Amino acid sequence: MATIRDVARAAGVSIATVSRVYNNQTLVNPQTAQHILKIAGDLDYVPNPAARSLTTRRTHTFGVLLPDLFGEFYSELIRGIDLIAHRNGFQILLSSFFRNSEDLVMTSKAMLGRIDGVIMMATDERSINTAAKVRKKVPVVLLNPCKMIEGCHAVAVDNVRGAKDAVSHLIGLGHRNIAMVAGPEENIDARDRLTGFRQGLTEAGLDPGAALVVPGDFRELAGYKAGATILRHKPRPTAVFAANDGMAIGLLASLREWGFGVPDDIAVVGFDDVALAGFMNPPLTTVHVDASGLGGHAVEMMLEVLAGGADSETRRIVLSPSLKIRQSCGTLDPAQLVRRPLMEPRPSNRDDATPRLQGEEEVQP
Amino acid sequence: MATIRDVARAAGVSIATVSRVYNNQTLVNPQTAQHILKIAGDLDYVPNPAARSLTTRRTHTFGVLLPDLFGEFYSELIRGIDLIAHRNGFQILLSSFFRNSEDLVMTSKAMLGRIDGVIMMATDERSINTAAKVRKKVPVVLLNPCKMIEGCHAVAVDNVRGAKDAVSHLIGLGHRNIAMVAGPEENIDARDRLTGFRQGLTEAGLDPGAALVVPGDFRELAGYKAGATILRHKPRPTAVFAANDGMAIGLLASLREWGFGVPDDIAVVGFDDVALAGFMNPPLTTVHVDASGLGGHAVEMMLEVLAGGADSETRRIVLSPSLKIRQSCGTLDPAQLVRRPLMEPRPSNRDDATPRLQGEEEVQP
DNA sequence: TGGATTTATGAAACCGTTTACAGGGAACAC
DNA sequence: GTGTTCCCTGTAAACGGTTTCATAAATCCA
Repeated sequence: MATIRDVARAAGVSIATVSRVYNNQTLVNPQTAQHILKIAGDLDYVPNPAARSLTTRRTHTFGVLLPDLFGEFYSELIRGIDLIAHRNGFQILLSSFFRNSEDLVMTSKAMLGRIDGVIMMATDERSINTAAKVRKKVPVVLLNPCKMIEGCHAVAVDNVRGAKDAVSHLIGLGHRNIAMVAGPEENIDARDRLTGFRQGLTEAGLDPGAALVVPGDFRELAGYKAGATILRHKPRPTAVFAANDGMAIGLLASLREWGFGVPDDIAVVGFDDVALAGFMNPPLTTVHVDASGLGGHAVEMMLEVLAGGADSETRRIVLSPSLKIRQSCGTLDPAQLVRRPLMEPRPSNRDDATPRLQGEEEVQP
Repeated sequence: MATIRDVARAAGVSIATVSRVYNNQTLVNPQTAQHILKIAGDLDYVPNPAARSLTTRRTHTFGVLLPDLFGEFYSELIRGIDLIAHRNGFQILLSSFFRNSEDLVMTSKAMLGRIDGVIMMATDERSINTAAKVRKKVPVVLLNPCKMIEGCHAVAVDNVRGAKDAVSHLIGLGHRNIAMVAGPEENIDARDRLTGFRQGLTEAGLDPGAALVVPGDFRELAGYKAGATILRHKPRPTAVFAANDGMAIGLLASLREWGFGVPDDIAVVGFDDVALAGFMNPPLTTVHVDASGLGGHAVEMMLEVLAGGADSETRRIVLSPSLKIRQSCGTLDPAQLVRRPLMEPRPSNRDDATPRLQGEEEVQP
């Protein structure tokens, strides 16, 4: 590997001049610069980033810490981050901490010194604490934080609002008995969506305490399993709000197997608007979240912080999700819904199929 | 930020001793080590990675270069990489080069010096050339390379085999007129799947030249649009093989809108086996690819190379995908398929709906 | 008891940059 | 011709570690 010295020697100049060519073009005679660049090209010289950041204390890299990594949502998020970051000459150091808590601390420590800042999705209490620690060393931009930290900017999706909109829409269609498939309890997105769900009910004068809430974990299978629970519940809900699209899609599959039509028998609404949502059967009504924009905004904020120093006060951008009405929520008055008996599901060769309900003849609302 | 000197001073030892504590515990008296670690903890000292890698020439990081970043497949891939990397104390520097070609070169240059190696998905000619250049500087492990490069290990999915299996299965069910929705031409995965498709036909004595191949780009919408083309083709295919699940799912939606039943009117098979595949209507028969394992294997290879030096010869792991038979491929003899006329699609509020076919009365095979 | 060996530590060179400071020469004003 | 500027370039000191080599103290063995 050629070093700055090799280039300097070959070009017959000092290393300082070579360095200047790469940092402050204006300070060096255009002809000399040209010459040096030529030599450097021939030698395949690339300034050593480690040496560089040792003196400048800048790495042109930031860390991205995600609680998990699956499904379309995270692809999109990372895509948005990557796009804006590279457009500005930054690299991203990625890590997801789907392991234990010390792991997260370890990882963030390992990142320190390699990065100029951290973009972190801190959706639970533990990770917020870690974020606060990290903040002492480098700038931090939070994604959907479960609470704000002094000196951290944040960009968040208004989950409460999104969920409320979804529920309100269902109520507007005439639904009074709406169930929810919730996400992981410790996850703030999940909690906020549940809150929004309840607020929506309350605002319409319905009792949120009476509504069925089935726990879930954001995976398709959880939604699939929730189907049976929901259908057995009495009175049977006429609509279901799932905390994300994955679970909504799992739910759709389950309802279908039980012989229930969506939206004719039961309306379903999801959250996220993954690319596949519009291609479901029926096309899934869902709350559109601009995942890529979420990441992009975070990067822009980080760049601002890095450029402007610490003078700007803590800022928070809230992205408003928008309800994307497709067909799974229906347009019918649920009073007209066909009341059909609960039948055995059609046979399925789904590998991870849940145990079937046994000896259940008929379930009527 | 505390430096090694601060720790040394506070502990009353030389910096060499402190350094040794972090690198070669055995070389230093246990008591002294204990003491130093304590002081270091109090001072919140973390060795500066830049300085460290300046002398050691190791970064404990590797670059991951992906051609694109969307959908479940890439999430899973990155997840696999991340998991194994962190388990071995490595960080990952991520970049996708969905932009132009120089961009890729620039990015890989920017990575040089920050990484010990590169894991790169080089699915087209251009990126292979870049990979070859990168190889001159650091070890490279290729993911699904369109061709091998001297001195690069690789881990690949046997796309040809997977596609052939899918087609053979369809043929085994009695299908003789099978169409394909292909992926991007320059993409090797897409090309191999097409090759496998043709091989499967050839082996069964069918003419691959006669088969309808609709171009696509791996996105859902491409599959959706392909639906109309396929239905209009005469004789109308009784089965379709899509080069990935996204397109298969788009196709499913399109067929449904045109009033065609899957698998009763047309059988559909996808590729990838994304988490959602099993929850489609009907559950999607697809070729299962272990995306996370693909990434994990690549990391393990990289670690081996990094540990063992360049002594080991070029090695290539080929992962065999397996056909996951669900319901979209059906089990019927297609001779029994109902021949129904092509109707106007049901109204859809899909935002990005393609223009409808005009003035077409009926399409019979 | 003394030389050989082992163990624990320190001194200093080095990794490849950036940058403050200094200096040389040309252009300009007087 | 001298003093100022301005422009360009070089010298050398950081930056924060690792590692070779040297050395002092402790242990071993005869």
